[in-house]
Amino acid sequence: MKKGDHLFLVDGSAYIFRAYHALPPLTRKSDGLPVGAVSGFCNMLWKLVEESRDTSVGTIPTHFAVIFDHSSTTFRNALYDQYKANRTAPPEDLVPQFPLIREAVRAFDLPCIEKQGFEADDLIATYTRQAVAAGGDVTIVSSDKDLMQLVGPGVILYDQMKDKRLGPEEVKEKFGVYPEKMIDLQALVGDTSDNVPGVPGIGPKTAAQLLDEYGDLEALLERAGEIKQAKRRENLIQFAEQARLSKRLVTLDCETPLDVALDELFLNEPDGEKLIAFLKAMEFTTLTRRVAATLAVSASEVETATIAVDGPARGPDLDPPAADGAAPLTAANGAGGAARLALTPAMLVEARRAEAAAATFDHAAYLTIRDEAALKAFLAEATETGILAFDTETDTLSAMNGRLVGVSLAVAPGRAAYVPLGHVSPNGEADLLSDTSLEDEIGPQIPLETALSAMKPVLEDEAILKVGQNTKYDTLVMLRHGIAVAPFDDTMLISYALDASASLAGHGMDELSERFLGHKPISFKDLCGSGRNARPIASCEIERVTHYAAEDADVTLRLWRVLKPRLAAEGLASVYERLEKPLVPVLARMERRGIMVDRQILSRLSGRFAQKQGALEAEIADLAGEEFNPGSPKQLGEILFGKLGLPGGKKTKSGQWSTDVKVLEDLAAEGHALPAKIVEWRQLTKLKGTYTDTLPNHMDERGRIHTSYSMASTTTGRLSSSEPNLQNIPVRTEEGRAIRTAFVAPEGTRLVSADYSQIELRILAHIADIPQLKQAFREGLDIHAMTASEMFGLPVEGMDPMVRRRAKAINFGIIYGISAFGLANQLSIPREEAGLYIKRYFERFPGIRDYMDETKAFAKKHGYVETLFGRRAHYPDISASNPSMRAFNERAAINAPIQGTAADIIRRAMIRMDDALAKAGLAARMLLQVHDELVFEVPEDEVEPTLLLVSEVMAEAPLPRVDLSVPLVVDAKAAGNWEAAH
DNA sequence: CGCTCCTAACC
DNA sequence: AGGTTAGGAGCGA
Repeated sequence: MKKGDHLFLVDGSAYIFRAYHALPPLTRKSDGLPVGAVSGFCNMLWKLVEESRDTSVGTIPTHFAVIFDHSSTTFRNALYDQYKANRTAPPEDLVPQFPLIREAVRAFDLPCIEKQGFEADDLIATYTRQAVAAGGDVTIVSSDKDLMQLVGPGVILYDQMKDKRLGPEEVKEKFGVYPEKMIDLQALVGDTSDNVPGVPGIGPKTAAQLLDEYGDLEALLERAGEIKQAKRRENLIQFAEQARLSKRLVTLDCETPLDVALDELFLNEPDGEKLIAFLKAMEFTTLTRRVAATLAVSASEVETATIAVDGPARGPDLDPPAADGAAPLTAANGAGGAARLALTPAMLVEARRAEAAAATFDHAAYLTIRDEAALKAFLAEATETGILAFDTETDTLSAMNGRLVGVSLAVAPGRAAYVPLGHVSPNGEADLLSDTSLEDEIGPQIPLETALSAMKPVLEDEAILKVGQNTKYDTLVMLRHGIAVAPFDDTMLISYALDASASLAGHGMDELSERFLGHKPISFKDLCGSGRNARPIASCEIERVTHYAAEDADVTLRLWRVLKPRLAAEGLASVYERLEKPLVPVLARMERRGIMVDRQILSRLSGRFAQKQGALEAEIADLAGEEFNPGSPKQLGEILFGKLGLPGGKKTKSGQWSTDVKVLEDLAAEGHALPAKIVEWRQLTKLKGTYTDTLPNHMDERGRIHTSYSMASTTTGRLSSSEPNLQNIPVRTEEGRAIRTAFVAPEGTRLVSADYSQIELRILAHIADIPQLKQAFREGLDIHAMTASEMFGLPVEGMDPMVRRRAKAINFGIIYGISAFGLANQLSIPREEAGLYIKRYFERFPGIRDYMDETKAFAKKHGYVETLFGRRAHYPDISASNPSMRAFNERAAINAPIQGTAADIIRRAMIRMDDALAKAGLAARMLLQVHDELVFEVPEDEVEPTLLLVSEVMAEAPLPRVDLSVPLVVDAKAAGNWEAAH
């Protein structure tokens, strides 16, 4: 080893576990030997070898070794008997793969290094030190933080999976300290997976900050008494020895005696024949092909190696299939007969409930459809039954980007099928296979276009009802493939219309199935894993996907049979038919369009925010007299109320100091400088972190952002928006509003924003029938000023803004089901004073109190409340014996009809909008909904008529079902960006 | 990595 | 104080 040489050290043990978890667990050789981890390991190693042969990258290794852990007991156990004591044994099917993996390394002609009593990390440390001493460079292939302490001049860590190289700066960025201090940081933080204790209550952030301040661990422990935060100081004193022990545990030994000298790690040109012989023996066909191509060896001429394995290899688990003789349920058995006897909606509901209770599921009966003829035959059954449950499987969870992997169909209970369309090799290398070999591997699939043309006439057939669960998702996917699914029913929305409050547990299919069918379907997690072990559905075994996906269609169809009749029986058919179902295609179109965002504006704002943030951090540290993380409420609370001893400390539920805006602003109002700076810092951090930094990640190639609306996640009928949430884009502060300027109209168009003015107060005035409020709205007065005038007997002319502000807070409080506690908190006044305001309000507007009492009584009697359009919100806990729980439910029940009626009104407007625009010959496109606001993209030359039409549709949305006794006023404006249009 | 807590953005 | 979604800190497996 000499200057200019480059040593690659592969952390083999970590590699094994990554390979094992990255791949499907069931990969086996034809003789039943589990080889998933071997396969993953070889793929990763080959990729690394290939990369390191690529001269364009510039780090060509001259030396190379793969290092493994050898035994579980090391010198560290002598220091601390609990070291790695909580490690669990490796998975059963991984154990026989260890010797094979060592064999693989030898097949690659690479040194395979391990040593009794030492961890791989220590060997890596020793080779690294020697290589650096000899003037060479080192790349450690690992992402283990335990190895970061080795990073330094000439030494980097390479995370192959993420293709990231970590030098000192990257370590600093990741952990807040340079590599030299990593050991001290680890000693403080500890490591639960290795059972290194560290110091309680100290996480990476705090540790980095302490080390920054005190220099190193020893200095910190010696001066621990100076630390201001009591708990932290005590912990550092009490656990000082534990920290020192932890340090010894995490410090790598770079003096390990080596059996193989550094110079012996010299890298040879791989022996193609040896490697291919091994790969063929393991039946890694794809990798064999790739290696053969790269090394210019003819794979067919190489003989398969005989692999001697020094360990027991488990045979395949071939349990005989269960033969319980359960017949698949069909529409004919039981259900049909019962339905024919149902003379009333209630009887039908009961019959279907009984049918569901008796349902059994037979996964083996589900079909996998792999050719066009079978697909057409199955679809023909739908023509007979008139109903088709369908569900799409895609490779990401977003309907906008997901690629179609398969479609499942059901035509009657138990009669379901899965149509694979975009499956790939379970080994994840399908892109390198030709179509024919993919077919050899996973079986035939109908070409996507063929399947789509076969399904299109059925999915669009007016005589066949398509049933889905969250159909917005599936219709959006199909819309992207040129199919407009109609007519349809949606079991999620039926469930939501029946009882929206279940949205807490969710209207997801799995929950509905358990609730209404008493059946727990195969979960997506069961099929594809989760977290680190998650893999795309497209590379799951097709037979298993059939069980999962066909079951989904089957469950959906059965749920529909149970739930649909309940709509009529419970008087909720019109809510579902008029407020839920028609909104589905409207939202699908809005999501698909997306809104244009100017990346440059966001990036400029990010820069500006970062600058201000930096300056504020300096001031904050200065005012606090120490460095701390202003983003940690825990640390902040200790500084404000502990160290500085400021008054007005409130505690949160869990006993921590509360530091929310309210608290900080109250402190700032008393002239304290630090809280004011924190408020400012928090605001900037929020704007930057949640908006200007993040929104660009959601932009598509055309510069548009597509949110996803949820129709079933609120208890009141409102929509919600996520990924990203475009219903909480800042508007309150000037800096926040700047973010809205990034939402723009493309060339030749304008954005129109139209919002309802005071819609909830208007609804309250109508429902509670308050003469003064209704009169004020009819006359177009300032409603809050009028309220203040009414309450305090003051003229509206020349009113003190503070008085109006109070009245406004009360008006909002009323909508929220007011409490003296809440109003006092909102206005920062004593609770007694707030109570007096409320009393006065009720004296002047007695109808409000009546409305509240009647609503509570109704909710207690029925368990739910209703909007003006018949939507129900359920409050089963409204009679709870716990007073605060009861009061909470009462307030929610008072609010729900108001908020829910507003939600219904804008839904009606949205449902009518596209038709109204089309009829008027206007090209405007609805893009966003923000509860009481709609945003459109409008051709420049159609702005005027569009403003008029949009306002009219919105204002008349309650008609003809409800004729409000107050006018609905809509403010609409056009501009080049959302900020200016709002 | 997943969960809870706290905070903050919106209507 | 009614209805949401999202991000960071801290903790524990």
